[in-house]
Amino acid sequence: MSVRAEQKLKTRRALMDAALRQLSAERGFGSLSLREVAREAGIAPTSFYRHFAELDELGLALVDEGGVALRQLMRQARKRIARNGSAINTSVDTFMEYLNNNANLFRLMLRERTGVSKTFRTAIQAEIDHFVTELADDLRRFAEEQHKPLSDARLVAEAMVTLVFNQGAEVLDATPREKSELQDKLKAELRMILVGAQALARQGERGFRT
Amino acid sequence: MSVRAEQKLKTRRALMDAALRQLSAERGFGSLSLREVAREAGIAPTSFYRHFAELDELGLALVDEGGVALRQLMRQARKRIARNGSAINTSVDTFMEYLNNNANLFRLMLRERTGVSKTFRTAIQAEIDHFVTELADDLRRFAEEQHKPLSDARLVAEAMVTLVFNQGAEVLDATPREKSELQDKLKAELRMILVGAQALARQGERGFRT
DNA sequence: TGTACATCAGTGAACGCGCGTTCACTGATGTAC
DNA sequence: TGTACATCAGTGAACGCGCGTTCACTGATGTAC
Repeated sequence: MSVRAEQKLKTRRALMDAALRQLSAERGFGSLSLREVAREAGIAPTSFYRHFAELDELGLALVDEGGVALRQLMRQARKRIARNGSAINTSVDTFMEYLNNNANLFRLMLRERTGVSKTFRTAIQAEIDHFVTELADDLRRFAEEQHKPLSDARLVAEAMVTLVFNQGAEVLDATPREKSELQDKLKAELRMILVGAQALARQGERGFRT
Repeated sequence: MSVRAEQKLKTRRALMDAALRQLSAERGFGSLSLREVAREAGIAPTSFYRHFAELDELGLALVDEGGVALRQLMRQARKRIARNGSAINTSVDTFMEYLNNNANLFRLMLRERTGVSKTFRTAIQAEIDHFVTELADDLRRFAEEQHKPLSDARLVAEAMVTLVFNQGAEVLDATPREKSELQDKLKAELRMILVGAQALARQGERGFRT
């Protein structure tokens, strides 16, 4: 790659990192300004336009990175579950690890998921849907392996992801002590859903409810 | 009350209604401006300060109203459950009814719950905590009445409220068709949690898990 | 009831500020020959 | 390899805009006597 192209990529990265650095509990993406991000990245405001047509475009590039992180997280969790078993514990632990290592990236995803910009909501929803689909597949596979059938794996996956993401948002700004409490709470909640879905599947079999 | 005081209350109401009117899927509270709200309410920007020290103060007044709506909702749901039974169905239906009748008020609560302002998050969290506590009480009472013990009613209540509020956020901008799908999905998810918590309580009794 | 004064919700002009965006530019890097 | 030209990432000045907030004011309503 040419020197010029390399330098351009570097500046682009600097812009994205500058934006991430400014995201925190108190600052959402919506409150960032183009001038501020450029300043933080060490370039003139006008240079921003050499890289993105507007601030939202930078935001969507970050959402893409968030999607990549989610997929990595899932691969990592699967690998560990294959080794350790204990699907719920391992998954939650892995999730928390990712959360802490990519705090501001997840903050963006978790917050803008219900945020103000349609573009963002749609982009993030797409990443999450993909995640839910994969989780549902895994749940079906586990159910089969363990001979514990599950009623409506997709629904179970959606409920689980909703809980995980909501607790995730809380974990981001919690003290270590609170973090481990939230982690235990989350595991207990996921277990309830799983056990409930198994119980409903058994009832369904016996014809109590359809 | 004096004429002057009455007029003042009216203007205050006009300001709050003006703010509510501007909230929508595309506009969060954070993107409102004092001047805009005053304009919409039909007063000069400077007059705003006769009623609130800053825009956030108006927002918190709206959150208070949201809290009142939540408590009304809960009373209404209890009354209907006493008449109809079917706690989950009735509760979800009642929630949806409130959601549709107070769309922008709930939008504020649902969005700012995870939003950018600490003050808002705290205020809304307090309302939701109160809601969770009441729900947990109800769950314990039902469990007793029906002789179906429940493991950790508070946790169950939290998980339920998380799911209800998240789906609620989606319902706000859904078509009628999507609304009724979301409603069914939500009921199924709540049932999973309830059944799961009952199953876990039985396992606990028998000493399989503690 | 009438009068003189106090209160205070609402006003319009004015301020300084940071914003997004445009524009013509510069000078290092890249390319064609 | 050397030369002449093209590309293009980054720049600084300038713009108009809506914002929040201040200030001294007005005039209707309230109050004391």
